Amino acid sequence: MLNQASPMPLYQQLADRLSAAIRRGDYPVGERIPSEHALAARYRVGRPTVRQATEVLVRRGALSRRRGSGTFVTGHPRELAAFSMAGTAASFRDQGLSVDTQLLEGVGARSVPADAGDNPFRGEKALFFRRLTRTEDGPALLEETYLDPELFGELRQVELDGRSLSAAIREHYRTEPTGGQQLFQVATASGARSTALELSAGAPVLLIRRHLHFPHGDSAVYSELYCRTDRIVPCQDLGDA
Amino acid sequence: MLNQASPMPLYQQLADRLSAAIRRGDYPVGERIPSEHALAARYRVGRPTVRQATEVLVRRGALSRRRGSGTFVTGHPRELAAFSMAGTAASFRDQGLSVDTQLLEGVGARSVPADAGDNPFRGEKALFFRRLTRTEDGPALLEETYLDPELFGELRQVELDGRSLSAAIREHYRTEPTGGQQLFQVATASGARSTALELSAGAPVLLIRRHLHFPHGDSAVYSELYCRTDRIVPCQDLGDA
DNA sequence: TATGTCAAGTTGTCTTTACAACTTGAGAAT
DNA sequence: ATTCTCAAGTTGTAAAGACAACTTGACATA
Repeated sequence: MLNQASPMPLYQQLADRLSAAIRRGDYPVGERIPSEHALAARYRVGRPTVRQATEVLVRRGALSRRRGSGTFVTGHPRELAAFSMAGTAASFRDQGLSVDTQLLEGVGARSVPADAGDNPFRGEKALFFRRLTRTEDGPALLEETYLDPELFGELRQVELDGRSLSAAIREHYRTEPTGGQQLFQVATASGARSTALELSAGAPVLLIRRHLHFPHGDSAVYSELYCRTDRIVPCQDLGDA
Repeated sequence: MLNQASPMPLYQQLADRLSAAIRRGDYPVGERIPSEHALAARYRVGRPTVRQATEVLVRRGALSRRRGSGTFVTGHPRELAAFSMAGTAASFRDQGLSVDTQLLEGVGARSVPADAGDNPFRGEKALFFRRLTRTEDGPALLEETYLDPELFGELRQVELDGRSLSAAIREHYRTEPTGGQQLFQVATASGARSTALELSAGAPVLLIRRHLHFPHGDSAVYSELYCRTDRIVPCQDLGDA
């Protein structure tokens, strides 16, 4: 069943299999999946390998173990790793989640209305782009980002599709954010945004407003992230070392 | 070195040892810790047990593995993030309003249902209390917190009204959270909760699920924060410094 | 019927062993 | 002096086995 010769570890392959099976509904929500012993026998691997595989899904929130009883499908939406400053796409990949980010609107100039709430570029011009992230279940995250045109003007010609904004900035400008801030609130999706997220108008979404500060300009990057938390759950690790 | 007879797993004990050693500075930031083989020999345990222990710290962000090279102590603790989880009131940006926190239900024992989603105490008993934070406009934040009864049993008699939980724990137990995680989700307020927040049933709220890890127990504190983001907006500073 | 006991099944923990993939630095070769 | 090769050390993955702790349901008993 599993490819022993593949460079992808067996436990990863198995985790993918199980994840797919859960999505297909082979293992319904709330039900028990086969025991570790049974899975080990079926896929011809050791029990530790099975545990390593289910561990991935437990951490992701898809499975839940009950000692003495079994391992169950939780039906929780998958959780995303740290919304750190590293970049949205990067934190997806790290979790092994297959998500796909697509550029809806390339980097271009835009005049920001003067009444645009928290937007640090309100009443001015800014660079703007829009990205959409999908899970297997459908669109999950709409990202609208504003950039300081004086600092990041050259990004206009940069490929952003499938790569992190932070990475692009780091490579082109050799600078990194010095800090930032995130605000979380419940908002209602407007017309264009609800369409992109396949939501009915007026449905609540999680709105994350993110300010990033750079050495040469506070709030040089501002993003609004509209998130369907039934598909993707933003997750933050709280520090200490 | 480790207590084989203890009910606490060896890998947890070892993780605590390593964590303490890092905090003490025995293993300086950026430096390598002893190899897994060396640790296994020193503590008289198998290498998988060592890996299980370091795995805890890697996930917590305290350690970082480099294949072929070693396991290293990562960057210094992010004090800011640590403090943003210290007190609820402190971590919310003051929008020019005075806030007031009131204890709705004092610390008491409670059986957590087995199907209580992400709650680490599901199917067990936990200490529980409930607080409500108000702005001038009305209730804004409902906080339901579960505590490990074995670790924090004495908090039953402690004054929590108007003071931070973290402060109470720090003073009584001389321990601090080693890390944690926050998940942000849009949820709908149920009966009792919508009443407390003066919302109509089914109105969307921001649900923050917060796990706090302590040296002697992961997820020893778990909170669900139901937030009216029209009155108060949770805010987090993004580290670096 | 109601209750208690027990056996079977399940996950939790741990050991020992083995090999693969990668990094680093020492030393040889140029 | 510079470059290359390689051995040693490190983490990554995996196996098979063992026992402990816990849950559940069947069964015997009252």
